[in-house]
Amino acid sequence: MTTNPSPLALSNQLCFAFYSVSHAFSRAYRQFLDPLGLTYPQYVVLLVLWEQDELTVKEIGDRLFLDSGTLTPLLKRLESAGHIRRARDRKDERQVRISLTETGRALREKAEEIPKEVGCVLGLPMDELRALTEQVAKLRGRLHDSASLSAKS
Amino acid sequence: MTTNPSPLALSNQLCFAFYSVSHAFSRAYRQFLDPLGLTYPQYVVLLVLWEQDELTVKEIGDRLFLDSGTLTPLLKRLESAGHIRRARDRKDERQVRISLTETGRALREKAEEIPKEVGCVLGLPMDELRALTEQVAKLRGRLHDSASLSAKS
DNA sequence: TCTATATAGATTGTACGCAATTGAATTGTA
DNA sequence: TACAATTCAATTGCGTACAATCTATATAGA
Repeated sequence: MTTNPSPLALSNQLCFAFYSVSHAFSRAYRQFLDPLGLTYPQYVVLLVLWEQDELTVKEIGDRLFLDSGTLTPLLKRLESAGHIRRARDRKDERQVRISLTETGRALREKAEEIPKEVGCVLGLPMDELRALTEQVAKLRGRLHDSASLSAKS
Repeated sequence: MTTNPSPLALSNQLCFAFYSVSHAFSRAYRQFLDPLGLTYPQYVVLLVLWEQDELTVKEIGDRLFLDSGTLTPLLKRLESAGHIRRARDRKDERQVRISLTETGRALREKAEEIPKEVGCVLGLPMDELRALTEQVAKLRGRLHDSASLSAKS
């Protein structure tokens, strides 16, 4: 599609570029995550928990833009793999608080090498990487804003 | 994650940015695709067929970086919705050739407005959009190359 | 020609994503 | 205090993604 000469609208091109690069990234991470028995979404959840433990499902969802329909089964898999624990919050029984197990915390060291390995493939200088990340995050923000606007009507 | 002050590796940041923006795009398109009864991947397949009809499943997969495991059921849904036909190629019975129906071709007009509507939300000048698209496509290329390298070993 | 290999697509099984709904717990308000 | 509205997580149902496997067909070499 990207090499197609016909006048396809640019936003289509950009959307497809993100759609396909995100799958390509997921495949690139897979070769490193498979040995750890993790999928990319599971890895991202662990990244969040390694930064801050004892988050609720909602708090994880807010950081990752995912809802309980996605997270509940994913977290159950991380739990049965022994990486996390799920427990109702005593103060507010509606919430489920997620905590890392020893195993889950230990996994961090093995996972630490992954972004470096993937980074090599990209072949972009640090500052370009940073600029690109910011630009993409800004776009995501605009899309979210417009979505919440149209949801209000 | 993007606002986290800790030294998370940049490639993780970039990967997550793509992961989340691609979902955000998919949601943005959904509000326009829902009335047409299409999902985003189905829409992309139709985009390809509107450019060039009578492609095989493999040719569609090459353009979209998808395999038959994804495409076969998706194409069956497009077929039962009346947008396409699937038929074995006479010359090579292994191949299945996909052709648009009248309905499928007619859908193009309705779909033509979508990228414009989404484009408004992005708020980026044309040339920046184009540059960003190219940069992302280049990254995807590198990821694919490294994937095929590591698959050879 | 006969057979080994390669290729195209379908199938199976697992894991997301997400809309819509449900049920339980909490909060706001009269 | 009652009770309606809200919030949180779980569940259900559908549609991707994709690895692994299978079947049918085509092609290349001996």
